[in-house]
Amino acid sequence: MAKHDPALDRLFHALSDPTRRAMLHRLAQGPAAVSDLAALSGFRLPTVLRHLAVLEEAGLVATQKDGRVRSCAFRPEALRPMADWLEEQRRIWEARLDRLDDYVTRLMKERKT
Amino acid sequence: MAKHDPALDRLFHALSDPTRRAMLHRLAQGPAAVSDLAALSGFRLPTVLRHLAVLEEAGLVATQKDGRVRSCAFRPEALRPMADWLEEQRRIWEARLDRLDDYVTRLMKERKT
DNA sequence: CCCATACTTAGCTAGGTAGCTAATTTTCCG
DNA sequence: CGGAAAATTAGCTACCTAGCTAAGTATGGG
Repeated sequence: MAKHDPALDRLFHALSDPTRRAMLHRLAQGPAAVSDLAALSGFRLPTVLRHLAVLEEAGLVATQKDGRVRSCAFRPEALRPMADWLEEQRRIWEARLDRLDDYVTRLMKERKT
Repeated sequence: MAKHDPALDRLFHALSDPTRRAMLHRLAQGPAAVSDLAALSGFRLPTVLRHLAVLEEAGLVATQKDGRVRSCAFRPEALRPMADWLEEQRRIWEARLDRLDDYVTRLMKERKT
């Protein structure tokens, strides 16, 4: 049917959860530790860690350990494939509108003859 | 933590599956019947019907029955909330960059004194 | 050294999802 | 009418996911 793009799968999947979107929302304002995210979300650490892993697999977040604490940072460039996909849909849709337009134009010309 | 937006959940979830994205890709070029989508995807009708239901719940597709056949059409305006979300992330991120810029500027001024 | 902090890992439960086959329903056509 | 075509529904299996608790590891401060 079409070329499977696993990166896009992971990206959309990561964003389909409100907790993960809220975490991203927070991280877009600056880095935070895992427990900061846990406190904000009201979930336990293991749960938050799982969500973080999903965000990391999608490339949306990068983390690193400084001593005991793991610092998490937003990676905005990871959203690019989504913006590109959106743009492609728009392109296809508009091409279709153009064809429709041509079709209607042709119909009207024929009607005139 | 944050206001849960179920519409956005459904939208991203619907798009997280390659089969559903391929179906959308097809529908963006014009309406199609359920069996057309099945033929294209290589999946059985019940499976395709399930994917269609997910797309409909997300508002991405509208369907209607003409006699025996159900016609499916793409609804591009359903992508708007996603574009808005993307834009909001960008806004937050850039505000953060501005604050960083201010901070660095302040640091440099202090160094001069 | 000791202990509190900050994760991390293991493992559980409840509930969801994607694919299928088989059986039913609805509509078109000869 | 009678059968083929196009959906639809019911119900199955095999994962997968989100939340949790409990126990383990590693690091910083006194």
